[in-house]
Amino acid sequence: MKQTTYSIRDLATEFDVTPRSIRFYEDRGMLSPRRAGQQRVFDESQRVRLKLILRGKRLGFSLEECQQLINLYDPQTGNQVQLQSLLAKIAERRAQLCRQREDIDTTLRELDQAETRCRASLDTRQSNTH
Amino acid sequence: MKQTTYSIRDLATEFDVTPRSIRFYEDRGMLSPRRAGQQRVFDESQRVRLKLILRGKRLGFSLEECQQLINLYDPQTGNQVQLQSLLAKIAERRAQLCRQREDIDTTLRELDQAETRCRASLDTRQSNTH
DNA sequence: CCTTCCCTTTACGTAAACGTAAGTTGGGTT
DNA sequence: AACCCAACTTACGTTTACGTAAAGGGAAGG
Repeated sequence: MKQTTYSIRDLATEFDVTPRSIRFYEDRGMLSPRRAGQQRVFDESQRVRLKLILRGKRLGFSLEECQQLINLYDPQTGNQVQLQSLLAKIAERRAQLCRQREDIDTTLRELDQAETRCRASLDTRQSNTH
Repeated sequence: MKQTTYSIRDLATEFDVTPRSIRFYEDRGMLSPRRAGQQRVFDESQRVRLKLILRGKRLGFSLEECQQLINLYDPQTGNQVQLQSLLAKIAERRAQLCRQREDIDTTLRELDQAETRCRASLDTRQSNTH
């Protein structure tokens, strides 16, 4: 079994973030790498967590919300009430994400129109200056 | 022609933001409502601008980026170079938005899986406790 | 052994996006 | 006229998400 591990620099480079950010996420309890002496050692699961954090960030979630999103993925064996509220949170997130998709689609359409106008303007200039 | 106008409270209520935020956007030059004495008076175009700002925010853009996005929509009659760079910016935004869409789709799929596991856990409990 | 790196911790600094309090103004009501 | 309410300005406070400087540890190379 090959135990792939990563240094803080490895992950920082791979995901294009600063080591400072990664340490900050650890401070917040969002990551918990092993240690080799003082040095942080990240395994694959920690790498995935970081990946999820950054994906959440790209979607405009705060770190707090990213945390919640990630928590949805490992079903901490809670009681029924917790599972029910978990389902509710999932539904909520889903609604939020669907809304974002619509926002994106709307924006993409508007960008299309903007590009069309832009190209039209370029064409006009070309035929005028010639 | 009916000239619909809005007070700051109207817009704040409609979009569920505070008047403070709206004033802040004006301070940043993102909105420029008319004035009736001291009072701000927003017309439809200003309302749309606010809408665009908030949509940008939902997508995780900074106000700076929201500004840029909105600027893409009114083609300031610039020269060819400006239009070219505008097209480049549009392409860039489009790429970013497409990436976000993929992020969302991925996250939605993972939420599906989380929900499935969650329901399975609930089912197990039900048949066990009975 | 000395220098060079990269890692580490600690701690103060900062930009963005408002929140909030304090005091003012102006229009409508009783 | 007195009062209320909402909007206004000014200005300082706050939270989030890091940036950055300072000071030190350890291993690798010359």
